[in-house]
Amino acid sequence: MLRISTKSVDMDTIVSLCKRRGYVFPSSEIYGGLGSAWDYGPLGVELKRNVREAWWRANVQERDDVVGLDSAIILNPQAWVASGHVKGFSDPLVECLACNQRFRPDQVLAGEVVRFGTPPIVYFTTLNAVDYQREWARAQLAPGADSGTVMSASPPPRTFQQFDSKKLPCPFCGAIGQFTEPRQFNLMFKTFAGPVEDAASVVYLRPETAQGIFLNFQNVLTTTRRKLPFGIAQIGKAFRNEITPGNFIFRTREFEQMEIEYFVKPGEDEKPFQDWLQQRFNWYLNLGLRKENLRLRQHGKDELAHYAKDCYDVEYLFPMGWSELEGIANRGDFDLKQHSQHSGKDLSYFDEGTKEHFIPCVIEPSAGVDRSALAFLIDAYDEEEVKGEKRAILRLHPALAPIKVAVLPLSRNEKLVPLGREVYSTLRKSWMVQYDDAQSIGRRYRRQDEIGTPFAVTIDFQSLEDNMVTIRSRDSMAQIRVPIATLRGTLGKKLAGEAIEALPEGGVMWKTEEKQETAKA
RNA sequence: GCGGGUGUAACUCAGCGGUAGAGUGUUUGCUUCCCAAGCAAAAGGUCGAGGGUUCGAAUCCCUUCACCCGCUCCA
Repeated sequence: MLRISTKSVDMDTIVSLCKRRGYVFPSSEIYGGLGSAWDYGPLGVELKRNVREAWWRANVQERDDVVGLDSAIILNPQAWVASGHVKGFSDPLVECLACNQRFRPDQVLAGEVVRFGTPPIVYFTTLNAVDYQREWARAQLAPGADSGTVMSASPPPRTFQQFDSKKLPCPFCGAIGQFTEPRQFNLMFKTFAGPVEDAASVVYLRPETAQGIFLNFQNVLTTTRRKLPFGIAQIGKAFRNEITPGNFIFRTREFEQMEIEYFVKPGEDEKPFQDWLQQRFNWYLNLGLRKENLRLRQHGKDELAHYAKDCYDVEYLFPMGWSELEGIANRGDFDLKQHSQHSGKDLSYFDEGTKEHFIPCVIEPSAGVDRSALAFLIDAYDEEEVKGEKRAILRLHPALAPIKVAVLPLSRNEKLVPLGREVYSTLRKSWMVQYDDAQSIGRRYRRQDEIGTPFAVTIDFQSLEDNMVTIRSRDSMAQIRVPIATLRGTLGKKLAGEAIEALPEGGVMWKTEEKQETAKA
């Protein structure tokens, strides 16, 4: 794809364009808005639909080892107890009153923090559970040995100390005794199922779509007769009471996820994990994100959840810096094990070959629809100089562009309109197409450039005589002239990536400059 | 939640005690009109909201809401 300039764009430019052209509106705007909520307009809804479809196509339709699912947003609350979200998806935070910085107590203390009750009393220990286990195991080995097998039961319980806000120094400004008491932030939206608002009817809006997949593991297994390895894919809304939402649609409290849980036999996780990393990274590249704006970053040990074996983020260079589009985690057998324990149901897999039962391990590529859409918009945005005027273009991949083709009669002349309408109604059967006959042709090209429409079909007076129309490329502004009979097929090829210069039977190059000079002479 | 900043037309902004403005965009008409064209016209604002001071408030004061930047978290 042709790239004339590669200058970066700031978020305000994108927000403004989105509002002005109907991609994204501030939610509840006539009531003064609602923090961090955004509505997708006529173009935005198409873009998101295209992102979802591209994802579904690559991860479900074109694979024979992944099937889809659409689980409920509201699950049995026990699901969130088992997943750890009820306890763990909340963070006690302390704030330094001297410098107004906020910390998690474990960052102040460099250890693991456990909290109880509301308000929470925070306890900490200098070692987290995994390190503790490891340290303990090492202590059991013969003196001087680096490795070996420890034949013993579990280590003794760790000792915890209570967090004391009055004695600890602030890691940022060093002030002592300036911390607030730990405050609980529960990131799950809580509501009530049924008309009575009591404790027994509390339910949560899902903070991720993944758990709905784990809950249906056995259902999918038995109904589809799948064998490991296989995956379940799901797209849907999720809700998190983020402490700090922001950066436009990057972090919102209501957002949409595209998640896969890929189940593998324990010990056979490494290759599929590496495969998923590559495939997910390439998915973004194939849809047009520039390579220099995309990277794969491995999580440090301190970033990993205690059960996770490995995790990479696909990151994009947003205006506010490198930020996560997707997390791909090698999660071990934690999830199914948790649900098996809490539900009392057997979630193991029976391997016909080896005649053994085991809990499958899970690889989880988890992407954000809204974030992807934002990255595609930002990466596609371009400005160039055309005859001293600024041309703003969204160089969106044709698969993502909300409108594929614009039909533009040269003017609103009564002779041109019927043919324009006819072409429009024919093409609409294949794609999202826009018809526009208002104002000058140049202005309409620019309008389509700005919303990312890859091709414009122009009907002129000559079309009435020779039954040919021009196709104009958004990226190069080059034009060809083709018989109307071949229009649909030709556009199909162009949208699939064929060069604009490739001509169908009876087609010709259309030379704007010569024509203009002729007209002037 | 805390600190700092900003709210005026669809967008970008000016005005900062005395009749609400500009550019862009949008709409309509005319022109056989191919790259933000020309000419003519029009629509569009309870100046974020509420209260106060004042003869008079977009402008000064208070409150509130939203947004932006930072801190934490994450798709």
